[in-house]
Amino acid sequence: MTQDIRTEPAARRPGGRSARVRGAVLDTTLRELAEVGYAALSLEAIAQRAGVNKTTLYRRWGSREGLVLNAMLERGQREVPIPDTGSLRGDLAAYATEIVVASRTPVVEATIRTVASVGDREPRIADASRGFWRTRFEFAGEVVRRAIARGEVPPDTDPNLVVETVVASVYFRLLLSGDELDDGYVDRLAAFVAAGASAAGGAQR
Amino acid sequence: MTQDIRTEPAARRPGGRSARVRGAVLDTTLRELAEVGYAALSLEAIAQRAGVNKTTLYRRWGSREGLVLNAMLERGQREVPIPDTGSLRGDLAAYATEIVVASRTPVVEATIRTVASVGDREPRIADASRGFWRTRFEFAGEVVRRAIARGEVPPDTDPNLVVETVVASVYFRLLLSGDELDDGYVDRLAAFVAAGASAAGGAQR
DNA sequence: CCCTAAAGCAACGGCGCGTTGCAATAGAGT
DNA sequence: ACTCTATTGCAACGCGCCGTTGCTTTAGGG
Repeated sequence: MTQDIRTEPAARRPGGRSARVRGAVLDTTLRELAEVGYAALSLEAIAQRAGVNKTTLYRRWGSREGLVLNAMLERGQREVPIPDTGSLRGDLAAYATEIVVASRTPVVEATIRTVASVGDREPRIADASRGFWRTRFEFAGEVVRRAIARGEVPPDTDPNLVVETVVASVYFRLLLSGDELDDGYVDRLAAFVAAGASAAGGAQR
Repeated sequence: MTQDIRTEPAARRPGGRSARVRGAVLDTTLRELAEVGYAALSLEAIAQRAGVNKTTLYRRWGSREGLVLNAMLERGQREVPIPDTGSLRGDLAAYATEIVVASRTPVVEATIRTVASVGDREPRIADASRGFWRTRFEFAGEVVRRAIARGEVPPDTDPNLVVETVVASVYFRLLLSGDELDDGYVDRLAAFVAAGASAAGGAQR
């Protein structure tokens, strides 16, 4: 979401009705996505619920994918705070918990599932997701850099790998295995990954 | 896929036409799923390509979800061989590579994406996926048990956690971040997780 | 060689798709 | 206040797929 993915004509009349329509449509799109899922998403239903004509959707966003992408970009800027508990293990556990909580929000969950389902055939959506995770990992890498500064893990530790491993495990359970995402698991996961970082630095070659 | 998820009337005439129809439909379903994705899946198209009447699909499988589920169950029995390289790190790298290769098969990738996209609103599909991963992890845990036997990792190491962490990372890149899944990454991942197991045993408490 | 389970066939109303031509409206610039 | 034009609304279109129904045909198990 850092790079400028132009998917919508620049607003020449940014104020007033256009902006209202835009906001209503994007909000409604995410709500519908959360309620019925991407496979059953109906542009007619979105238009109706948003109090907008169907024609407007096609004229402004071109296609279902364009609309969904813009809705996700608009409302997907959620920043997740970087914890600072004093230990890598604690930070990873706290961060994982934040991810779990966020991923249980219907809109967030629907967004993730949509990306997973169309990531191979909608390059613009895949690109947006890639950018999103890239920046998110850059921020979250802070917990590893602090651990390095504390001497808790080797200086050649790869922050990305550490954070990615934690995040990946959470989403695997959410999307595929369906196993529980309780505090017990989060703690064990954080301990395990933190131990790996201490031992290997995540940059073994 | 171990437990008996009955989603289809028991075949009273298992030989001959019924079996042929069944096979053709399930094959075609997965092919279509791979080509157009779950969101655009058309039962009419499946029937036509399979040389079967549309009515048959609804009478036998009831709904789109039932059909997709059975297709996945039927053809999803893929066994992944458990590597034995002599070291946990080597085994995990080999296993991860197998997963990467398998996940690039169009049918397998389509299946995974389908599960991820409807896992929250199709309990039968979610259950099947859960069972699939449970048994797969049980088998793959062998690499960890051997590492324990070799004294490479602590005896209280949790085999599931170790294997799951590796698998999860692969699927995260495939489904969400889109980052590369080359040998370099697989090696770093395997080294990192193996180091975590050596240090923590994955069962910290 | 039967006879019945299973598959084929034809048609149904309904709905969402994506597009089109034209009318209404609202907001930005003067 | 007044344009004037970008934007939205509106109505209607053909199309394809949905999921179902009643009936006929067929094939394979006994």
